[in-house]
Amino acid sequence: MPEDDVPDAFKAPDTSSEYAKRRNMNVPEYDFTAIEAKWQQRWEERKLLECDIAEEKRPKYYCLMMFPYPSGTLHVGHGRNYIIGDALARYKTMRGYNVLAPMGFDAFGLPAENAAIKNKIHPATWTYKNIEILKKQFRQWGIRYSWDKELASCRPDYYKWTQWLFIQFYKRGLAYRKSAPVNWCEALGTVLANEQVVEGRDVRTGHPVVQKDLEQWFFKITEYADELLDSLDTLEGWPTSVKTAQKNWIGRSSGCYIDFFLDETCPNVPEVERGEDVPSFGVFKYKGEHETRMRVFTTRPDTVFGVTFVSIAAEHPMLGNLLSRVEEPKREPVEAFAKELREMDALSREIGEEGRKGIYTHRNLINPFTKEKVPLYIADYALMYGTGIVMAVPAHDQRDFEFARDHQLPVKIVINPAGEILDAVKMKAAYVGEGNLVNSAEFNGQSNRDAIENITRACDERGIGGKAIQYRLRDWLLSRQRYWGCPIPMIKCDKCGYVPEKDENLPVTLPEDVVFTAEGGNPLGKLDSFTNATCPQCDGAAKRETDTMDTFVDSSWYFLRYISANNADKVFDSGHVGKWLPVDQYVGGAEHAILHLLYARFFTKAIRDLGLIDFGEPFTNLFTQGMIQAHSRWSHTTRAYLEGNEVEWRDDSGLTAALEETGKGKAWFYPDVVDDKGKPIPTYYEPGLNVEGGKVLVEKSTGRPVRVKLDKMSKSQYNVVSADDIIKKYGADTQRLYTLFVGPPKDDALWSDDGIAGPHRFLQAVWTFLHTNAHLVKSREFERGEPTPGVKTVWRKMHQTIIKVTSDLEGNFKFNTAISAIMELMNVAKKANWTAESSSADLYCLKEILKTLAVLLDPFVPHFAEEMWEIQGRTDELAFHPWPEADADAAKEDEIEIPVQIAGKLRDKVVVPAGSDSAFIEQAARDLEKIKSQLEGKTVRKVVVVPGKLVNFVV
RNA sequence: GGGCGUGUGGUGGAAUGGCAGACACUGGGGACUUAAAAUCCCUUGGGAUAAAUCCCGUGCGGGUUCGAAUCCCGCCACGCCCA
Repeated sequence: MPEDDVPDAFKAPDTSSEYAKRRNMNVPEYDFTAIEAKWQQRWEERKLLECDIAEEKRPKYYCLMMFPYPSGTLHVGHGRNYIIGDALARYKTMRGYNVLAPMGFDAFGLPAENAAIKNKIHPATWTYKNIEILKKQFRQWGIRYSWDKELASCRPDYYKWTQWLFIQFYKRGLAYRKSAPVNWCEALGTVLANEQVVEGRDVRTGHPVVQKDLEQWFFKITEYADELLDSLDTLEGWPTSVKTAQKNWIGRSSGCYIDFFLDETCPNVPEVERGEDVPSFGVFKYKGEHETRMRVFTTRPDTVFGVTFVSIAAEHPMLGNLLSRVEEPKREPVEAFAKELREMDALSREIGEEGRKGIYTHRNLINPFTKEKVPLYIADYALMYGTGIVMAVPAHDQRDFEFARDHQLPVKIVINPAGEILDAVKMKAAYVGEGNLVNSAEFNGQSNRDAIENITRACDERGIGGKAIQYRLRDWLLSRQRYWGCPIPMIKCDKCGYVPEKDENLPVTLPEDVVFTAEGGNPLGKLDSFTNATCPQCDGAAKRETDTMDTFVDSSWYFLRYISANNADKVFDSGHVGKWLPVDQYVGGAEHAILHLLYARFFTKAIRDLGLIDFGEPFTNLFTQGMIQAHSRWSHTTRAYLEGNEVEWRDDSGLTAALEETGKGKAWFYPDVVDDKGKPIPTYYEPGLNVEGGKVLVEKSTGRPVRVKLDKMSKSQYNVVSADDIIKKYGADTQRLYTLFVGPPKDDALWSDDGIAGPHRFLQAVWTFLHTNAHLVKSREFERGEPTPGVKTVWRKMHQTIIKVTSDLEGNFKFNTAISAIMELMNVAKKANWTAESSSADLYCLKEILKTLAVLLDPFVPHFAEEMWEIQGRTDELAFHPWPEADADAAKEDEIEIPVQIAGKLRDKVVVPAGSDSAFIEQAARDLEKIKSQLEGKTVRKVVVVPGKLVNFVV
């Protein structure tokens, strides 16, 4: 029906022109640029944001955000961490806490050094410049920090204490040197920690990494392995995902050592006394003994009678010794194979997609229980965990089973499941379940659980091993052959060995007159003025350590230093730290779930054991926010990310016709777009990503459709949205609001340039509401009374909103729903009408509503809220204004609508007074015409009434 | 292979045992405007119907319950971490 034919009475009331009129009534433009600049300046002048740590009046709240690496300009994705933290800090201040929210810079690291090589800028210059850029950005976002406590890990007044802590750790044996196979990256000219190497490459740059033996500095984090694991259970305020990740990383497994004997002795085997620690690689002989022992670690000692071979890791340090007794030409292929395995990455080695690889070493071992001789193999899946030697039981371990199958080795069953007898010939997979022992001499008939205990004890009694606990966690390799890091404060003297620098000579400062070259290597080593030193012990000539520390060391204790950031005499003031720590809330990225958080926990425990603090866990509550993502464009042709100007939306022009059907949907194929194995790579047809409204996103240079996918916002993927651009267009408050509104903060979220319009319109609506109404109540007082029905609706909604917002903020960071609630309040409020003739009671409500809006909005959009405050003529400090308390009675609805179901299906709704009892509600529901007619002729078996929730007639 | 997480309209999401889709984006219609932008109003899960209404619908299959997006079991897909 054409619009004109609808009778007037049926048309929705048109209020739009009235709104337009009201808008024209003295509503100035929302000039966010001016407003934000004004408040940023005022906050600074009033030093509102500095925290007095000595204050005793209010309870303390330490709100910590992970400090950033200053690498350049920030994009909207970076903002999330800081905006979440700032909203929390402002909220807690209004709740009456003395909030400490400090900020600093994790300022040592490779990018500065790379920039120095590339652009001939000193790393310090580059870093300090970037710090200024970041500080300006924080200011623009309206994020307040207690800048009087600022720190940067690259400043001598900070790293002096990093060095001091290193020396204390050294004195307690927690820092030591050892030669170890390390991850050497030739391109970077440095070693890397295990956790910085993924699939044989540097995590950050992708440069290849090889194994190499070098003497390096380590922290003995393994000494705290048990405590780091066990005290995870006390961290109730941490996400379980992070705790599980740390648990797996530490990887404690309880099992048994069993010594196998080499059939012929092995040259240069370490000799140990009984009771002494045996070498960690498990090859040794006891003093006076002739036989060489090879110690395996197993979690399944119950299967020891089923061992049909033993495997050894290709990188096992004793492999060469073992093979030296093997004669050519047998030896050469074994060594070649081991070399090949060592160069493979761990991933493909262990998965064994193309069958289990291995080779017989021509050496054999004697099983101490069966006295049988079993062959020793180098196997792909044997890695340097445990002792690097594994007893293989094909019948009861899947990887051993696969290896045995591929190398025609016997399968010997030693455990049968209850009521069943396994047949080694017919087995298709290893049996790894529970059962009873067979073929196991005196242990026959025992359940395998008992056998684990009993065989472990037998090993101990017979002096061939015993109970053992293994960890996956290794000691923390902290040496880096780099300039831009904290110098390790040690001096090597020919007479005295390694000696710590004297306290009064700290910090060992980084010299500034260094030359950076593209060759890599550590420039410190080439500088005699740095390396030449005096031995602190004997005053003789000595050499200074030129390695610097892993930057994770700097970030392992910064949260302690904030408390005493300007203290030149001490690492920190134990009294103040005792009062302010542990951190009440730590906010940061989930990517730090393991390394940073594990190291910081280790440092805290080690510093506690130095007697400086009395707590062992630094962060009571941890919140890990998700990443901000954006669409990136990928070309399968050039195998590279594309910039925005390299692609365009094109009309179909035959592209759709070229689509081919695949198992996973339609896709485009091109003859030259193939992977390493020559397999064609599809570019999928994905509406909403690379197809939109009949257009296809193509690469300009080839005209081929591109792949569009969701990625972490990052410069290298050309999908960043500049924070400056957004601030210019919408203002920082809108950016803050959108960042908090876009979704649950713990989840990843998609940045959308369209989506930001919503929060901006909301602020416009509040602005209009404020300007059309504030003059009615400014500088006037009103009597509280019974408001008119229209105003009462808003009044009630306001109290409901306070309840909702408060519980969302007290709960798990539910900023998105808290903001939705305030939007709902606005949607209700702008439908009500106030004039100069309104009753005192109505104007009282209006005044409270305007005030409450400003207070509720302050954590999210602080500049905007301050401006609202000022326009209302309020002069007290909004930042410290108490958070509103809801009036539970005012929030109550008079009448509520209750759904009425028949057999669980919604049939009608009934309106009853709030607080009605079950009987009343049931009767009201029965009285509904619709329900009456539908219940007719049916037997009501049961009626479920949940007061205030629903009625369900079961028929 | 293991661990953790996720799966709801065209989109981001809401509802954690009780009315699925709050709030917002996009789309559609309209007001204001010489016009555009901005602003404001209405509408917007799918299907059937002239309409009141009715049916379907939270990745898939089962289960528990008066009642399941939500709890349990099994599967599938995706993401992250570990191997």
